[in-house]
Amino acid sequence: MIERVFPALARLNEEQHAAATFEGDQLRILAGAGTGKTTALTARVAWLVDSGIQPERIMALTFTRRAAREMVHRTATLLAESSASTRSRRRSRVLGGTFHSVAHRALRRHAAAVGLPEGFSMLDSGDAADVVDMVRDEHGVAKAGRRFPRKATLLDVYSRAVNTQRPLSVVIDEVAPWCVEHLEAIADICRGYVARKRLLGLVDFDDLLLYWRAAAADDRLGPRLASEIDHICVDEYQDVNALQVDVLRALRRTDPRLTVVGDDSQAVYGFRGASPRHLLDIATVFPSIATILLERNYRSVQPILDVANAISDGAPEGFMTRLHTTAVDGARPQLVRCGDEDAQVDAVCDRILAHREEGIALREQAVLVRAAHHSDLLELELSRRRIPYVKYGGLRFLEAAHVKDLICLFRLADNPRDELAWFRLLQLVEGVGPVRARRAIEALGVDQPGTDAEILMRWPLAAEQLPAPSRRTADAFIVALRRADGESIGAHGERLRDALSPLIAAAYTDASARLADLDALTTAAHSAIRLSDVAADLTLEPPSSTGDLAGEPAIDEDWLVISTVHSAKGLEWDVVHVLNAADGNFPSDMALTSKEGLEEERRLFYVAMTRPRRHLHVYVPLRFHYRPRGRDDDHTFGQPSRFLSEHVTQCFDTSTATCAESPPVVSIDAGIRVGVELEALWS
DNA sequence: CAGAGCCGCCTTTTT
DNA sequence: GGCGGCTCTG
Repeated sequence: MIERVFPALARLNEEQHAAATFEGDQLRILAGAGTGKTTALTARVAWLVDSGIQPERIMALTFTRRAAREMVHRTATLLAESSASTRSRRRSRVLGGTFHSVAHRALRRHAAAVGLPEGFSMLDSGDAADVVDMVRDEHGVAKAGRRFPRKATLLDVYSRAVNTQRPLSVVIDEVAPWCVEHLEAIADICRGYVARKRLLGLVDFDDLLLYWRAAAADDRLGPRLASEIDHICVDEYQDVNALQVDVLRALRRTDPRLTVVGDDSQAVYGFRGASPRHLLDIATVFPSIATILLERNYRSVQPILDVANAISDGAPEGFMTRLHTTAVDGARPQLVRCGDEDAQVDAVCDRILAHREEGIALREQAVLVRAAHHSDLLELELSRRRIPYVKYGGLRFLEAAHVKDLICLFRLADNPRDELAWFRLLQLVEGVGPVRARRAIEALGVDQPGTDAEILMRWPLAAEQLPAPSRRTADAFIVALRRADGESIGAHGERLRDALSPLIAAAYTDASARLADLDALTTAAHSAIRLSDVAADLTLEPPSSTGDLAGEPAIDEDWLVISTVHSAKGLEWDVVHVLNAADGNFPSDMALTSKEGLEEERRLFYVAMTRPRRHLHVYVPLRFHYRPRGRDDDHTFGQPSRFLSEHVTQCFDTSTATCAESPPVVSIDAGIRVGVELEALWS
């Protein structure tokens, strides 16, 4: 019996079991929140492995990093479990990750074949905006004196056009109609942006997918890539965009085997060009695909599902799935009206600690917010009460200036054409500003034909553009950039760090913490194949704190989770606190310009409501400060979220939180995690 | 020309 | 509060 070999299968219900052991080539699993999507998908991976496919020939893809991590982790656990009970199969993992990280791995192996330099530079969104801005400046649009879209807007329309595979004019009509008069100029800038990246060996997030698709569609390379994979699994398929569908189609053109899982009522990445239509209409791309529905919820007690279903009732077209469970008993969700944001913060902390007294650990509780900054006040109070927490979606390690500096050095070591990195690096030198940096880069000729080595040989010319006292420092960087014969990657990384360290030490009073960050980065270089990989990995998978980079600090420590709703998708906790359920915050007023925007907010609200297993608390502050951190007392009155209709509110017990005078400072366990304290450091 | 300092603007979600 | 763009000074 296969169940004896696979305990995982025995734990599944009938539908999940049918999905996991489906014998056909192509399967779509449509499943509501908490119905065991990932369980079914990971069980399917285990089943595929048992039926003879090697794990590393199964590709597991998702859109978000957290979902990818979850999936990779769960399949690894399951495979370890099954290999322990069967023959001693060698430990191996599925080929998994986000679309972007898997694309990156493929491109590093086949860079030359798709026309990329070996050590291409990976741009984060800030870098990409800077490249757009360079092109924008060259077009002289600012001089025209007329209002012209800013770099962020330009990058947004460019990215949307690429990801939805629709013409720029259509995208602009839809998301930035006020830019229509500049269509021609914007198109020029997009072309210039593409050309510039190509010339300098730069790759942005969207390029990862574009090049991957090109590789998969190529007559020579495509079959090779396809032949390395027996089965592709895609989780959160409602979040894929047209470009990602293209990639899948190209990878599956000879071997059809594919499993996708998704829930149209949790589609919340429209702003990235995703559309739930790809899930619902998948048969237009993969005509022979079969469908299995999962509707029984295993996560939440019925009173919580009642809220979810009531929200679904409010959607103009309703959601496809209606959730039900056999766990009919349970606490009614709590709707907590708060006088203002301070009262909200107190109410949240009090309830968190009360649940903890009941025996629900902090790590079984989460605070969810629509926008990352919504938790700012709460974080202050948590620190004051010494309640440890980890925040997902806050300030990133990568955004700290000194980290970015070393990353740029790592990028330059492999790609001397990286104009962006040069521009940043040169300005680190005292006496060098934007003008001299630009002249030096001009002298290097990063955009001239020829070999990479020739660029560094032109350095003496570039140095002439710098004031004499600056040259020594700059020269030291150039020396460090050259990798010595037979030198290891780790040793090279150390020399680059040593070149940068004195500048960091001189520039900051808190230099020791920053130098420690550089050490952590350098350590990562020791196990890398290229320094540009270290840079790219950090861009694709930024750690949420220094602690993460150095390794998990204290494993048995208990901490609360704070997360954006977007990052919380696919996850669950015993207790969930949802903050700022007020109109303008949730739904965000930024999204209210279109009907689609509002519906996406509704699905996001639905995602938030379906995260808890046992306890749901929704907080509605009615009075807001205009400026969240402002010292003044300017405030405005808000309305409860429009999603909290009469029909929905009936599913809650409503209470009003009174403003506590001065809540006692309750100190628990160990101190705050490192990431928390670092936030202040990087301000 | 670099760099300090000031003013006004904005402020979502992720790879 | 924070950032980008601007002006003023050395």
